[in-house]
Order: sequence, then structure tokens, then C-alpha cells
Amino acid sequence: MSLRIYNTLSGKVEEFVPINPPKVLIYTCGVTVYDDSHVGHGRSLIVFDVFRRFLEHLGYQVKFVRNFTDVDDKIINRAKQECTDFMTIADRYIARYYVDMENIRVRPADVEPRVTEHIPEIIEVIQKLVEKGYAYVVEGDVYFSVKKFKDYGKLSKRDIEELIAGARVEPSEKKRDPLDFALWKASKAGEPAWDSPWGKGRPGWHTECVAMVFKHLGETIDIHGGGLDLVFPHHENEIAQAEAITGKPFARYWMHNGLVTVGGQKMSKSLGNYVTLREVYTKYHPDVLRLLVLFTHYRSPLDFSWEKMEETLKAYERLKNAIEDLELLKKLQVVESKEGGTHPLYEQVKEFEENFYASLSDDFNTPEALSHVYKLVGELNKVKNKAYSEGKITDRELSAYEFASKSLLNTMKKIFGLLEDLYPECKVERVVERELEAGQVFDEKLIQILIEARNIARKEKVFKVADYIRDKLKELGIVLEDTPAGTKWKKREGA
RNA sequence: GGCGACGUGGCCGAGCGGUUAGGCGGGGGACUGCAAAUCCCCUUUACGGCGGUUCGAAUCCGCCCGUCGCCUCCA
Repeated sequence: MSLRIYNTLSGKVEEFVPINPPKVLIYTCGVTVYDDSHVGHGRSLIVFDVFRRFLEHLGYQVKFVRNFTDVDDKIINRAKQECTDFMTIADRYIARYYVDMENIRVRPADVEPRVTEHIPEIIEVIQKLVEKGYAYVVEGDVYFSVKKFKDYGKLSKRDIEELIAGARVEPSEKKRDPLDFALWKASKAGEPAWDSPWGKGRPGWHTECVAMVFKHLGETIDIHGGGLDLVFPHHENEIAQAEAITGKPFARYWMHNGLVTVGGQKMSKSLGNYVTLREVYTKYHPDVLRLLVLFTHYRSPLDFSWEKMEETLKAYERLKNAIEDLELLKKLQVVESKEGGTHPLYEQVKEFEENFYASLSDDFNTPEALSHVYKLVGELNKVKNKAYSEGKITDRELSAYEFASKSLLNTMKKIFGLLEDLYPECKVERVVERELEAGQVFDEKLIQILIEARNIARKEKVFKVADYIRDKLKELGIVLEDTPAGTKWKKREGA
């Protein structure tokens, strides 16, 4: 089955054909490290993380590059405020970014280049542009001459004449044309600076991605991604620079994720309506955020709210219960089945997998894929319900349940990066644990003793004591559920 | 103002020419000591408005209303 994705460049859903299969080269614009990442960044990161996993599942050898912008005005300003140097700020937020990524289960890219480590490459790109006549030098600054690049506007569907008409004209501008953008900025006193053919200075924002793509991936890549807000001017400017130099398409497919909003307004630093990733994953299990992102198509806007987190938590627990309750079913009396043939669950798993991957192949339709997940969850639960109400399970049902729940779990882990805590292959120490867990100094054996004591009380019909134990444990974030297969306990996954 | 996108049942959110989305919530029932979990049933003119195309439209076209994004840094 072929993968189809929406290409911003053509404005259409297209069949995905890599340049050099099975290799797929992807670049996405990473964050500017001047503060903690918020849910808006998180969405983009999660979307491309899952998309990458899906490509790998399809058999592609993905080389994924995501950069850090570690020198820019905001970082410099922050450093001034804190009376320190920009590198201290950048290093700090890169470290914090990695903590965030570890917590929300976003895998590192194959290459994670920093601007400050690519100054020679950036200078080289600028030099070529100057040589080819696309860029000009004014008092130590270098600007790209937009008018010289005839295709300018093809990604963002803008007409160059209209842009000129609408452009702000700033009085002390060194640019020849208001549309031109800076490739190199002469440094002011006290600011970070590198030597260049045009004197001491630092790169403008738009060149770094071009230089990094050229260095780590090549002149033409398969997919270039990022948030929708980067289409103009950032990605438009990347295309102008790269294609001015090579004369070849810079990226075949441009993928842009929709923005995160709060009450309908874009989540952003400047509006102050942002929620940091850290805030989210210290309150809720990180899977809940991933699921929240996946429940909306990647190109649609996503309105964030804590109410929605709470809703998603419920949905998450339903998925998790269906899978982990296999262990409870195993504790029931297992009887021999009198029925022959394979259990319907096997066929349902097969259908699920076909539908699931078909949805992802159709412009990465994760919400539709999730609808198939929940259909399977329903089938699993029917089997569970039957077993609970009968107080026993047949060997045929149990093995089908085991097969189906494990299949589903594997798919969730592999593609969506969910439920990695269940039947873990390796124990991962995470730098930040949830607040929820921070105060929970409890021992599983002690909980087990309390549960046994409570069950004795229940047997003796001393329900006051039984309920007291359950209520008090709940206050500690431990939920008890009595089932025909015994008492199950679990931690609450949300605030 | 220019360009682009969107308006779906109580809420969230897929679908984009005829056939089930899915999640969350609400009501009833089964199970349970009670909860919780789970199942079953109900919430059976859902597709912003008005026109048009079509045998047939939430899905295509036009106009209108409303919301948002980009046009400055931004994932």
C-alpha cells in the first residue's frame, strides 16, 4: 500500500515516492533554545516522531535531522537579563529540552546540529549566494535579494508584487528592498561574533537550516517539516537560498503540522497563553499528551485545555486496561473450550492492523487509526466481560486475548510510542518523574498486604474497614478495583 | 487589506458524492457488599446560512455569516 501525504508545495495530497529508496531523508526545524518548550513545540515534535516511526515500520531507512537554533536575539537578550553569556543560556535550555523529550518519549533525531557548530558551513552558503549574485553586502551585513529569485513565494503561495506592496518600509534600513532578508549580521558590541569575509558577525536565522541540510543530508531531501507558522517567511527563504545555489528542488515534500491553540488563539510566548511540556508531564502520564496529539489530525489546529487532558486520560486508561487486564484474566479459572476453530479475535486483529496502517498511509490520519484501535479495544473488552461474568475463561479465549492484547500493545509501542511501561524490554531511568509519584513513597509489598487485609475485612463483611482502606489509598493516588480475578491496584495517571 | 484554512450530534473530533468513524459526557440496565472496571440499550432529521449542480451532497459550485492562521520573531 502506498503512502500518501499532503505536500504544502503543491497544496495536494500526493503519493510519497522517495528519491533514493529505501532511504528517506527528513529535516525538521527544531527549537530556539531560550526558554522551556511548550505544548505547541511538543505537538510538532510528537507528530514527526510518530511519522518517523511509521516510515521505519514501512521499511524505510530514515535519516532524520532536527536542529537547535542556539544563537539568536532572544537568546542574547535572555543572557543580558541574566548577566551571563548566550552559550550558558543555550546549553541550559538544550539540557532541559532533552529532559522534556525523554519524558514525552520523543526519540532523538539521528543528527541534532547546533548553529554554533556550523558557522563555517553557513558562511560557505552565504558566500556562494554572494558569488552567484543573489546576495549583497552592506556595511558588514549580507542580504538575500528576493527579487533575484524568480520562484519566490511558491511555497506560501504569495505573489512577490503583493508582498512588496504590503511590506513595511523601515527608515534606517540597509536593505535595498524591504523583502530582502539578512543572511549575516554585523555584530554589535558585546554580542557573539564570528570572523567572516564580511567582518565579525553572526548568521541570520534562515541560512542555518540550508547549511545543515546540505551538510548532513544533501542538496535535495525527501521531506522537510515544521510548524505551519514556519511556512512564511522561514521555509520560503530556505527554498530561495538552497535553490538559488543548486538549481534543484530543496525538498520534495513539505509537511506542516497545525498549530496548538488555547481558547482558539495560537499558543505562543508572546501571548503568554502557553503551557510548558514540563507542566503537562509532571501532572499527567506523558502518554496522555501523546494520545491527545494523535487524536487530532496533524494538519488541523489543536485546542489545548486541561479538560481535554482529563478526557484523554479516560480514553488512555481504557486502552491501557484492555491490554493489561490480560494478567487478571490469567488468574481466573481456565477451562477447556468445547468450541473448535479460531477465535474471532484473530481475524479482528488482522482487520485492525490492515485498517490501522491504511489510515496512517492516508495522509497520516492518526485519529482514524485510533478509531480502529478503539474498535479492537471494544472486542477485547467483550471477551473480558464474558469471562468476568462467568467467573472463568476458556483456554481458547485466553490465548486469543493474549494474542490480541500483545499485538495491539506492540503496535502502540512501535508506532505511537505509547504504553512503553507495559511489559518493558528495558528499564529506563528518567530524569524527571511525575509530581504525582514524587510524594509516593510506597512499597508494592505493603500495598499487597493492605489489599489482603481489606479482602479479609470484606469476607467478614466489615465494609467500613474495607472502604476506609480503599479511600485512603485513593488519596495517595492508588486505585483499587475488585474483579472476579482478585483485586487490581493501579496508580492514577493524571493530576 | 492580501493570501490560506476552517465551521460536524451535549463537548472533542474523523469523514469530503450514496453504505459504522472514534473518544469524552449524560440516561437506563447487567455485574458488584458498595465502588471501580467492563458489557448491553438509549442520547436515531449531526453536518453555519441561503441558493445551485446531481437520481442522490456534510461531502462539488456560488454568495453570505462567523472563527482562526500567515503577511514581524515563532513548532
